[in-house]
Amino acid sequence: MIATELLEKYGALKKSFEKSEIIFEEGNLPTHYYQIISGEIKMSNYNDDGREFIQGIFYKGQSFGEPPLFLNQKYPANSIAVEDSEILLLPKSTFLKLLEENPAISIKIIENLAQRLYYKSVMAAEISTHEPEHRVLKLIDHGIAYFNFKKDVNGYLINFTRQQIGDLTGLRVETVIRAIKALEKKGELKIINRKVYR
Amino acid sequence: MIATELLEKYGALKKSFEKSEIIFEEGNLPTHYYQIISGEIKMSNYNDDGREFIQGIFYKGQSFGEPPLFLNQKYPANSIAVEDSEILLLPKSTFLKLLEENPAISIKIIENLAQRLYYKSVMAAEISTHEPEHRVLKLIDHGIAYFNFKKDVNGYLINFTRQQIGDLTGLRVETVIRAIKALEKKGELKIINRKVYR
DNA sequence: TGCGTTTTATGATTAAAATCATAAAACAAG
DNA sequence: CTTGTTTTATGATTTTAATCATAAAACGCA
Repeated sequence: MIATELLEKYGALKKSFEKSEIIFEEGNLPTHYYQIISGEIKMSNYNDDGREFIQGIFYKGQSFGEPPLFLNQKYPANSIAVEDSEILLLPKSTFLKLLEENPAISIKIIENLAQRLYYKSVMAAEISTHEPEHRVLKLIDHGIAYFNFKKDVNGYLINFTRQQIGDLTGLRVETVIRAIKALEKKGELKIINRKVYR
Repeated sequence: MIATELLEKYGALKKSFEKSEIIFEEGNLPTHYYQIISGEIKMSNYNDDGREFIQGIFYKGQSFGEPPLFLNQKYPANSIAVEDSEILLLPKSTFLKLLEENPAISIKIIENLAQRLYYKSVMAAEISTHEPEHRVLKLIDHGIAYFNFKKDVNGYLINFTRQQIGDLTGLRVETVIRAIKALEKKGELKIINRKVYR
């Protein structure tokens, strides 16, 4: 995350996106650096039958879509507002100038990319070699550490729908629902009026 | 890739690893920056039944294992020499000093991490939502662009074993063998005495 | 050059998750 | 409040890739 003031000093502009509005699409070339002021953004792919795979979900203060910006490659996924959101946009050329002139920011970017690579490594291994219950639990535990799950008396509230968990783990809703039930029976998590706690 | 001279200026040491020798293990804390002088390294995970998932394969000039180094996190995977290899090792603290004192290197690191994140994004979507043939072909096409596949009269020689393709795509050998046969029948690739060309 | 290991190969069977069908509960919007 | 949509839920069935079994070809190396 880059300080808002610094981004604005370089001319970043705030833009509002309504729920379900597309921010950029797979196959397009990147033009801006994006940093969320408020709201929630998801990046995802759709296969030929319309089945979705969610690459990641991003919240306030987080940036997204940088890799293709650094590589001059097309976006490998779509990005869409999950709820009404405000985003700071900085054109590519100015963003690169900002980086050059502020070396400390580079370290921030590196740490951020490293974090995302770490998540992808863990989840890739999960999706490839583990059963549904294991995958779901791993995603939940990662979420507790890195998504903004809130803790209350029942534990951490996992504020993802079963469908989202499925799209993040490569499983179908029904499989996720069954896995969560099984995990509850094993005492790994709690279901309190349909909400999942851990 | 960081220039060898620069790494050596900061005290990097060359170390040899024999085929099958472990470089670092999952769960350990990172201590060094690693850059390959010669040979081939793979990073992979093993699940409880010993099933492998290959995170990536790295060759001459490439670095590996940086993300946990920047995050002070444990390695999420093992790294092992696929063949006899020589690697330059630079201790973490010196490496961070090198970065601070050479801002241009940060950009290189960013581009490298961005590239790897890009690969992981593409493969994650593949593994989650596509059939075996599609996955195998995607991996092969990525390999042509980013691994060191050589082109000859028959096309690009895909110098991965069926097992490796399976471990990179989350498929079993038999499934890979059948997928490759089917892809040959469809004319997507060639099999010339057991070797795959595209 | 012989022998153990790895790689490719193929057919039969099984298991696991996807798919299909259906519905109740909860939520959101007018 | 009512109504349409989303989310959670469950049971039955199907499909697909994994598993199991077996073997030939190729390779590595002593």
